[in-house]
Amino acid sequence: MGRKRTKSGKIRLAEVAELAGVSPITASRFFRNPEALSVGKRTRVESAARELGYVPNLAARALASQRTEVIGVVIPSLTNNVFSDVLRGIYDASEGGRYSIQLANTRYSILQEEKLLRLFLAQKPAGLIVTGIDQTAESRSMLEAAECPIVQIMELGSNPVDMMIGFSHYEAGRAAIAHLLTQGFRRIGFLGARMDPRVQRRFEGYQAAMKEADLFDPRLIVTTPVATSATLGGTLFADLLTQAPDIEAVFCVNDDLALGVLFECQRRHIAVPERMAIVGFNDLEFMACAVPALTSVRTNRYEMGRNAATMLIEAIEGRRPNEAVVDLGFAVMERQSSLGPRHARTRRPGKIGRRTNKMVALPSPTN
Amino acid sequence: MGRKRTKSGKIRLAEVAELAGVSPITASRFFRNPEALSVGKRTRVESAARELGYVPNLAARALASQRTEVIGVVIPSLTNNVFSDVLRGIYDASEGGRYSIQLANTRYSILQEEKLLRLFLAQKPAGLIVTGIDQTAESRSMLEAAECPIVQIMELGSNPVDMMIGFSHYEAGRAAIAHLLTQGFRRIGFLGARMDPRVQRRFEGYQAAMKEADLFDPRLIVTTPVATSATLGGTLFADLLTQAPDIEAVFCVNDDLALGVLFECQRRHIAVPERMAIVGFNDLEFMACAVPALTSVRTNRYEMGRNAATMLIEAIEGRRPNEAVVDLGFAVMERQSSLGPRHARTRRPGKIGRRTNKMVALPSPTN
DNA sequence: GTCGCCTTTGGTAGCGCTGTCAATCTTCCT
DNA sequence: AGGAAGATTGACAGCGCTACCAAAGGCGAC
Repeated sequence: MGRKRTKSGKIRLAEVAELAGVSPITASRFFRNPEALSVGKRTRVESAARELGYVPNLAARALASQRTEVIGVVIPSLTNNVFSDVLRGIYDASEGGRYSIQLANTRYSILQEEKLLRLFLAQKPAGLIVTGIDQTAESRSMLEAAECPIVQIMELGSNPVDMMIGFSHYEAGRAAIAHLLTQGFRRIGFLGARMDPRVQRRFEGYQAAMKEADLFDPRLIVTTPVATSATLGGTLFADLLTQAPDIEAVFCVNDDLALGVLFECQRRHIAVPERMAIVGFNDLEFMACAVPALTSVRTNRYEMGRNAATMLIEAIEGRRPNEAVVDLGFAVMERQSSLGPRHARTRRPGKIGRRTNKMVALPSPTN
Repeated sequence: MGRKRTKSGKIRLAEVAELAGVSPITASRFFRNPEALSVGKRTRVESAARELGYVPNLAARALASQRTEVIGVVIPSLTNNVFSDVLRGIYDASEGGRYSIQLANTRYSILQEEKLLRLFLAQKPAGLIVTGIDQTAESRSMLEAAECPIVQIMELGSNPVDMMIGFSHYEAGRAAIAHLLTQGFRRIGFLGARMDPRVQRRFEGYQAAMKEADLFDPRLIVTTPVATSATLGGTLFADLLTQAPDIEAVFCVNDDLALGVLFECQRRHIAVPERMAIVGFNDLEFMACAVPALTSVRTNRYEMGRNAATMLIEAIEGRRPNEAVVDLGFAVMERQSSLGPRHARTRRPGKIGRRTNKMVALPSPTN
C-alpha cells in the first residue's frame, strides 16, 4: 500500500478506508452518501474516521468533483446594519451544513460587482447570493450563464435571474407616506443619503404618493450621495428646514438619518411629533425605545438572509422551491413620532401642536 | 498535446502556456513569482493569460501546493457593530491580494470556537485571525501547534499565541471612570450586558478605579448576560435607579446601552448631565450627535481589522513585523453628557445641578 | 578557450479525492 | 432452481496545478 501517511502527517481517506477494511472509494461514499453503504460498513467507516480524526481535504474534493461547496455572497456594504442582519441570517442557515460562505463587498459599485462575480463564477461556486437587481449587462449575462443556482436578495423585480427574495422598496416608501398622510400631514419632506438603487426606489414611492395627493414639491426633498450617518441626518434636516420652513413631517430613507433628525429637533427645541413628525426605515432596534418612539418601516432582514440561504441550498441539492420569487413584505411600525394632528386632536381636543413645549436647557457642547 | 480544453470549457494553465509558447511550469511560475521569468516570457505569458481570460483553479493549486490562500477569521458576533467595523478593516486590507477571507462566528461560545478552529486548521489556512485571548486550553494548544501565522485581535495580553493587536479593556474601563471622577462624580453606576471577556475586563477596570477612590458599592452595579440593545439599556438603568436612587453617573459597557439610558432619562425627565452623567463605550457614530452629545471611549476598530490583516499577510509572506504585539489604545471622547458639577460650576457659578429642567411633555406611546 | 557559477526553463510525478463503469452479492420472483 | 433486478462494492483514471530536481543557457575570470 506504499506510504501510510502524507508527509504532513495528515490522515487521508485511504487510511480511514484501510482501518475500516474497505476500499477508499467506499469510504469516500460514506462522506457523500452514507445511505448507499450497508449498515456494517457504514459504522466501520464512521468509527475509523472518528478514531483517526479524519477531516476531508476540501481542495482535493473540489478538484476531483469539479465543483466546490462554496456559496458566494455579494453585498454592497459591510458597515450597513442592514447587511449585517442579512449576513447573520445567511450564516445561520448555512451553519452545520456542508457549504461555506464566501463574502465579497462591492462598496456600492456595480463595476466592482462585475469583477467580483467574474472571480466567483470562475471558481464554480455551488450557489450565489447577490444583492439587488441592478447589475451591469455583462454581470447579468454572466449570472444567466452560470450553472449554479442564484438568489437575488433585498429587492423584487419582474425578471429574476433565477430565484429572488426581498420586498418592494417602492411600495414601502409609498406606505410610509400613506401613513403620514393618514395622520394628517401635508408638507412631508424626504431625506435621502447614499441613494443606492433601493433608496432610489423608496424615493420613487415617496414621489408617487406625494404626486397622487397633489402635494409634491421639490423643495421638500434633500438628498445626497454621501454615505449615511446620524450626523448627516441632522445636517440634511437643517438644509430641509431652510428649503421648506413650513415642513410638518420627514421621511428618512433609513433609521440613522431619522435618529439624527430626532436629535436635531431636540437641539432646536422642535417638538416631535407636534411640530415635526419623523419616519425612518428598517426599524432598527433603537427606534422603538427612542423618545418619542420613532416610527419606522420594518423590514425582515434576518429572515431574508436566512431564507435566501435555505432556498439556495435546497436548489443546489436539487429541490427547487415552488416559488422562485418570495416577497417578504414590510410593515409600517406606527409609533409616537408620527402621531398626527388628526389623531392627537381626538385625544386631546384643543390647542394641539400649539403648546409651547420646553426642552431641557442644555449647556453648550464640550468638544 | 491531447485535449485542448477541459470538458467544462475552462481555460487551463496548459492552454495559456501553449499560446505563450512556454512550458506549463513556466506559466505557473509567472503567477507565483513573475520576477523569476525573463522579461520576454513574462510578457508573453501575461498577454496569453489575458487573451484567454485565464483564471487559476484554486482547488488544484491548493491541492498541489499543500496550502491554501485562505485567511480564517473567527469572531464572536456578526450583529455587533464593533465586529462589522473590524471586518471592514480586514476585508479592505485583503482586497486585491491573493488571500480570501473565510469567516466563522462563534456566537460568544468558546466551545463553538474550538470546533471552528479545528475545522479551519484542518484546511491549512494561510493565516488566522482570532478574537480575544480566552480560548479553551484545547484551542490554545491547537493554535500553538498551527503552522500558520496567527493574529489575536481586540485585546492585549501577556502571552500571545503569535501576534496580537488590540487595546486594554481594563485600562479603557478605568479611564472612563477616571474621567467621571475628575468631573466630580462620586456615585458612578455600571451597566453591563452580555458580559463577554472584554466587557468583563472593562468591568474590572471600573471596579479597580472605584475601589481606589474608595467609592465602590455593589449596589451601583447592574449586569446581565443577555445580549445588548438600546432598550435593554433603558431597562437596566431603571433597575439601577431602583437599586441606587442617589446615582450621579453611569458607565455603560457599550453605546447601545448608553443610548437607551439617554432615552430613559428623557422619558423620566432626568436632565443629562445635570442629574445624570452618561458614558458609553466604542464611540459609535451617533454618540457625537446625540443631545446632549454622549461621552464615549473611542476604540480603533477599523484600524484593528486593517492592521491585523496587514500584519498577518506580511507574516504569511515571510516578513514578520518588528513588534508582535500592537497596542492601538483608546481615547475618552469627553462630551457634554459627562460634564460634571465641578466643570459646570466654573462656567455657571451658583445653583448648578439644582435647576429644574423641563423636558418636553410627551403623549403616551402609540404602540 | 574553457571552466564554474548563476539564471532561466522544463520534465516528472504526484497532491487526495471522486466520476464512471463494471463486478459482485442479495433478494425475490416465476 | 434459475434468473432478473436491485443493492453494494471496487478499479481505474484523472481533476489542474505545483514541488522537486535536472538541464540548458549566459557570462565573466583565468
